[in-house]
Amino acid sequence: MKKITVGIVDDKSQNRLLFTERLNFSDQITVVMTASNGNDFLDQMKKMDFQQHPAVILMDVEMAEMDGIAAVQAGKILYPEVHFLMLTVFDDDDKIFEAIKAGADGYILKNEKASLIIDCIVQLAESGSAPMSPRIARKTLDLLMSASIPKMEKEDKEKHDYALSDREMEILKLTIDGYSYKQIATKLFLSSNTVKKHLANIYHKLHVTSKAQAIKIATRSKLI
Amino acid sequence: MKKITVGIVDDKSQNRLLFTERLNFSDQITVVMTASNGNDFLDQMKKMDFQQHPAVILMDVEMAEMDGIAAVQAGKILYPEVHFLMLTVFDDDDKIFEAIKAGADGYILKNEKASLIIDCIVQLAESGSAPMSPRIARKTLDLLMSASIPKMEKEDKEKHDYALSDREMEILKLTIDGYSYKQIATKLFLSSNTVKKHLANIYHKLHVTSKAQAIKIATRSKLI
DNA sequence: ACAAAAATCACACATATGGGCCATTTCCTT
DNA sequence: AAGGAAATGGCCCATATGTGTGATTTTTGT
Repeated sequence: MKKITVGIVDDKSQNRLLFTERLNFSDQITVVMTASNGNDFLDQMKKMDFQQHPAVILMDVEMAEMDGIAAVQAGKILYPEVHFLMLTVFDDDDKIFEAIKAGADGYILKNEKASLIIDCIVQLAESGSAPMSPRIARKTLDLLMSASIPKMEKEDKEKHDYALSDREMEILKLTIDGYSYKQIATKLFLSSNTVKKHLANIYHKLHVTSKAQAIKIATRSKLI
Repeated sequence: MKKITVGIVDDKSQNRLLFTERLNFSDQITVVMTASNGNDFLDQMKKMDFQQHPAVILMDVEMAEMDGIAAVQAGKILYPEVHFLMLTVFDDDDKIFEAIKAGADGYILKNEKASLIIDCIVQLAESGSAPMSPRIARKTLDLLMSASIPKMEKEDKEKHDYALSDREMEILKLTIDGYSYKQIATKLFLSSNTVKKHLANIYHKLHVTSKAQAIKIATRSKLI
């Protein structure tokens, strides 16, 4: 029985290793390619012949250079037979739909259990059906029938560990409350350089590049 | 029958005139003083003798120089017999409680009907009871018993006309979505200077000085 | 006790942002 | 037709912000 060939596109080498390891753990899957961004991915695909092409690409959404959305957009046109599974830390509404529009076949959260991710890949490779994280599925439904649903909170906030430390959380909150570096520094008896540093770290973790974006992500995914 | 003496503190001369006019319309009230900020107000009070002091001060919350909260804090200590009625465009939770803590006697929204504002002043001067805009009263209750109440939407969005134009609204929304000047400019086929200009106008109207603050106000008061 | 993770801060550089001032052009409204 | 918002946008300037690099100090986990 043939293994499912998979490609991983992520700008963090650590993530590439992590996923490669986790996926190779399954005997149904073999990782045959990794790329560090959209350009790198397209380059590699070009240099391969069709038989080598991975059946499924795990594509990180947030990347520098060429992000996942753009990469899928190009990739789907060039290689329509390849399945693209978007990976993201967040369930950002906009991104989800941009990705779907761009031709992504599925959309799952990075911090989903490895077994679930493997299931999605297998399912995608075999039946071509669109796998989705439950939370994402829910969101798309909500948005489609945009009829407000009471809520869902409760069991939903299991904590998605975006790995923000307590200190980072504290500073993020103050930022959301509209305070500047200096104001936060004064409030917490820190150097504004430190606040700046924490914010920089937070941005990396949240895959954003400005206060406004961080606020959006933080509130939208209610990790505030 | 003696008229109720009133002082108006607001940094916009237009507002001072508007309120003076609206209040003098009532034969129970006479505006005896206006100040353009907290400092100005305290200065004028100092130069007056107790008999002249207005019975009620309408204090704008958002002001440059010395804001309404600080002014009340000082004013209440120096002149405990004077009633302070906070006026604000927004029902910002934080501000409400800061004001209450600072010693404000009441808290109403600027865009309340003139007759209601007059009622509040009279009530405050005669019974000393704390007048509040219905929306604000509701908010304080919500916060105090912080037991979630289903909602209230529906009839609540009469539109608080913060006088943001359609264009400003559009740009504010994009800003909240995390876009920079340039990105918004590109998206709307404008010069980034124009976007900047609109944002500047928005900031003035919302009494804020940064994106983060604007986002806070806009979302908190759900005019998004 | 040792290694890893978190928190602290400095410095440098490029860009974004916020403010003020001013000018032109629509587009309404009276 | 005149007056007044709204929208557009240019310019200057000071400050805030975002990014990178590097370093020291706590904390924490084992």
